[in-house]
Order: sequence, then C-alpha cells, then structure tokens
Amino acid sequence: MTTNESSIPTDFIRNIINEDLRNNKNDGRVHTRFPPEPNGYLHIGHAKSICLNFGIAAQYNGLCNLRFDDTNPSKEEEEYVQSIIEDVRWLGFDWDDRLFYASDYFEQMYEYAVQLVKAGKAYVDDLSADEIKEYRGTLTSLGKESPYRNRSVEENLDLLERMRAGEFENGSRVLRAKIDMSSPNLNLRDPAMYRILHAEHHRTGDKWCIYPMYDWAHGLEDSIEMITHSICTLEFEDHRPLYDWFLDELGAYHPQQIEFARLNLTYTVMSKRKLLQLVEEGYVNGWDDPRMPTISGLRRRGYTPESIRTFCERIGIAKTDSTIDIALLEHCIREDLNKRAPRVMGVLRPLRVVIDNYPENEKEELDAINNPEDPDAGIRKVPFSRVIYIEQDDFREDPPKKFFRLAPGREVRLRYAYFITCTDVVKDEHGEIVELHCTYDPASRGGNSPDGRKVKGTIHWVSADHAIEAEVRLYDRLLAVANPAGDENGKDFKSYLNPDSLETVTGYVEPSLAGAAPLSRYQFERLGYFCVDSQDSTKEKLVFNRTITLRDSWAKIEQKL
RNA sequence: AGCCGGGUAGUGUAGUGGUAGCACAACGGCCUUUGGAGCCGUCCGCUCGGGUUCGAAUCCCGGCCCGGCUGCCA
Repeated sequence: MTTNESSIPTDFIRNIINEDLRNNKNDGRVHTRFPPEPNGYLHIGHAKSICLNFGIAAQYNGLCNLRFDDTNPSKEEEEYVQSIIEDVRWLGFDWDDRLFYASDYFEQMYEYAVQLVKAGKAYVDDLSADEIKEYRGTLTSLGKESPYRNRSVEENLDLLERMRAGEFENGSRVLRAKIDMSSPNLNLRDPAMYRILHAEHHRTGDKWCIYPMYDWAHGLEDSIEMITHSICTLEFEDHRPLYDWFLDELGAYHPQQIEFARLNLTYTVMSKRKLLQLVEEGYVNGWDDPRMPTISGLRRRGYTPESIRTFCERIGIAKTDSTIDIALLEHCIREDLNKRAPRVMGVLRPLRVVIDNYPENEKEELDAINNPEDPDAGIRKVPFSRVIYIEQDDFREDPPKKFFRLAPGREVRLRYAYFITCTDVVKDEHGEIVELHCTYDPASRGGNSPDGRKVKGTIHWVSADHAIEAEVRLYDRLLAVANPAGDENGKDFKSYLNPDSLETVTGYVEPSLAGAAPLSRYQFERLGYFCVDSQDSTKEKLVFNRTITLRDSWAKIEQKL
C-alpha cells in the first residue's frame, strides 16, 4: 500500500525505533509482526495494532509478518484464521509470503525447552493446578518452592519426553521454568511453559498433546522470525522480564518488547469475551452484524478501510489508558465518504405529495449532480412526475421557529426539480397526515429561481411511480451509555444495550440505484451514508445499511427550542 | 498491601531545558440548490508540593490519583 509517511504523527514507539536506527541496532532492520490468536474475529482495537505494526514496517522500509498465535487448541478455530486473513487484507495490508503459525514452531520450541531443562532452568512439576496456585503465594506474600523443583536433569528430561509422548493425563504435570518463587513479579514465580492438553489442533491435529504457554512461546516466535520490535498491549508489561529471561537463558536472538495502551471506544465494548457473548446470545446477528465493532461488522456497515486507517492514525499511540470518543470514528468515515460517495435521493419515511398543477401522466428527466465534491463524478437523470414522496420530517403543519422546510402555504425547493408550495393537507380519520397537495412553479425547473426569489429550504424527493422500494436498516449505537464496561453500578454491560440500535424501514430510492452492487456506498442526500448489504441485498430487493447519518444541525436547533 | 506502569484543554495526542501545538467535540459567524460539505473565529490545559536552573510540561525528591498483575488463557 502507499503510505504518506510525512503525515504519520510520531509517538513513543517510533521515537524508540528512530533511536535504534541512529544506533544502527539490528543493522538498521525494522521487522514487526501482528500476532492474533485465532479465537475470535478482529475488531477495531486490533485495527489499531495492525495499522501500528504494518504502518511502521511501511514507514521504515521494513517488514511485518502476519502470525497466528495458535498455541491453545481448545479455543482456536480455522474459521477465525480465515476471517482474520480477510480482514487484515481488506484493511489494506500485505505480508507477502510471511504468513506464519506458532504451531509451525512447536518442534523448535520443544528443543529449546530441552535445552532449558538440561541447563537446570526448567523442571517437570507434579503439583496439581490448585496446588501450584497455592504455592505461588499472593501479591503480598511470597511463594514457596514445589517439592518437585529439584529433580535431576535426567528425571526432568525423561518426564518431559513422556509428557510429550502422551503418557499422562491433562493437568497432571506441567513443565515449569525455574526462576524465583519469591519474586515480587508473580510472572517470575516459576511460570508454566507447557501444559498437557490432549486436544485436536486445527493445524497439527493430534501430533501434540503438550502445548506451550504464551510467555514461553511468544518470545520464541518473535526470535525465530527475527522480529526487531515486538509490539504488544500494556497488560504484557509485567511479562516483559519473563520474555527477556527466556531469551537470555537460551542465548537466542532477542527482540525488544514494547507495550502500548489498547483502544477503548465510547459506547462500545471491545473484549472478545463480550463480543462473543453478544453473538452467542443473539443480541446481534453474528460477528459481522453492522452494529459490531468488528472489522467485518464495520465493513458490512459501510466503513472504508481508508477511514479506519485514518482513525487509527489520529488516535495516536501512548501508554496512557484512554477512551476515544466514538465521534472521532464517525468523523473519519464521514470525511472519507463525503469525498467519494455518489449522491442519490431516497425517502425513508414517505409522505405522498400530489402536485396538482403538474400534468398527469407526464414524466421528465432532471439533471442531478453526482457528487458536488468531485466534479469528475458527472451528472445523472432523475425522473420527476405529478406524484412524489417526500420525507415526513420535511413537513410540519405547525412549523416551529427556524423550521425551513415545507408547511401549509410555504414554498420550498425540491432538490434539482422545482419550487413547490403546499396548498392542502389531507388527513385520515385519526388525524394523521396522509397526503399533501402542492402547486409547482414551472419556471423554477432545475431548482433555479429566475426571478431571484429565495426559498429557505431544499428538500429531497422521489417520483412515486418511478422509485424503487428498498429495505433500509437504520443503525444506531449498540450500547446506550458512553462507558458500558465501567460497571460503576455493578451492572452487566448487556443492561446498557440500546433497544433502538436497529430500526428497519421500507423506503423508496431513485431508480438509478437499480441493481446496486453489494457493499457499494452512497450518500442519500440530507440523510446520511448508506451501503448495500453484502448478505441480504438482491437485484429484486435492495437492502441498505445506514453507515452514519449526516451531521444534523437542525436536530440541535430543535433540541434547544 | 507488594511490584510494574501512567497522569498535558471536554476527549485524545505532540512537545524531552527556552515558556504549549494538533485533531475531535462544543459554541458563534460566513457561505450554501444537501440545515451536508467548506471557510473563519471562540472556549478550554501541563495532577499537587518542594528542589535544581537565568529558565522546568520536560531533570530530582515527596504526595495524590488512575490502570495492570495472584490461568495449566492470550
């Protein structure tokens, strides 16, 4: 991909890399990696990490690997592998032939483990999980050594071999690093390196029944791939001494681990556990539900890769725990789509309007500009006729102050069409407005006013006879509060789900939209940006997802009235 | 409580010894055939107390506050 390097703001990680480059550390190489565990779908928080790692590689003329950290077969699945590959690629990044799997290194890791055992730095422990926990001590009390801690190298080697051979049951033994049971850093109190897990691995099948723990595996993966800067999130800060210990004891190539703060977004939950819960308990329709903060959800919602990358650039990188205002994400997609999305007209909540002085059975084609932000986008024809639909919101029988749209006796402009004046309001037996009668000024064709008279409002419309019916899904924030994970009141995040996060309406769109391709994006003038649904839209029945509304300054004015 | 990390406008983020910049948000105005977009402007900040220095957001000491850590998860 092309990266405008000068536009990338600096941050403490790039500062470290600059310094390393100055000192010719790693012979001037920059090599990062994005190492997801294939146990869920990628979300916008991962995008931050992806943009960081791939972005740094691009900026410094380095490389970035895509590596699956598949060390726990009980949680990982091939489905996730595929979705992750698709999502990273969609975001615009490329790893050439450097797609790796931690599981490809299992043999090498085992050999390293044998090396550590031989050096007297690791041992097989027969303690149960509960006992190990007990022996570990607490944040304030020291741990104590396992009675198995001082087995001979020969015995450890034999036991480790038999662990691998499958002689023992799940949980009956672990291989532990022999470090320091009294370390104030709990991670250093003889951490487990291998656990016994008789489980089918999605790539290695039943070849292994012992699997490496994260701390043991991750540094080795980085080392094997000759990573220079191993960037991870803050919660691994306490693990860095362990990362360093393993690599130092082994005398292996030693990348530098650097931690940064993960992304939090207002009105959003980000943990895989919570997202999984939303999917499994049916609060949303799958991982790619357009309300989900997953990459696949954002894609289906209509977000562009560019907008997500811009967002990731603007939020910055630091070590401070922070929560980004979702308004920034929304700003980024509006900004991008404003430049590129073709404009069309669509009416979501139709109100029938009959233009009494317009001839029946007549139809004319009016010119409409495809994108005022892009002169090259050209123009298109929009059909106009005697009966049209306008938005219910664009008419008020009793208009409040500053309401510029249609009202009895008032004149407005129909976008690209004519000036019309409302002459009559038709209601049903419940007093609901069902139809408007208007007259039009033939001299105002195209929306111009030859006599120079001004109208305050311009509204959108579609021709009733020519418009296409479409299902439109109006999305709003999934969560109703800014900090749903806050738990201040001890409430579960699900109690903050927004009951109105999805409203489905049947609307009418102009005929130029016939056959619109899945995932194509449009601005419905005055309403917002909409994207053709990738799953449910067909030639016969269009389905649109609302990506985001336009900024609505009338709503603000109205609020203050 | 022990260890580790962090505190710069409302929210984020630059600035690493020369007196604080950017983005979003908010607010006001201009403009407009989208109450969109754009343009202009306004508001708002260095966690506190000492110290070093001609000079401190930056260095030192102490306090306060926030986050992470007691999986055979990652």
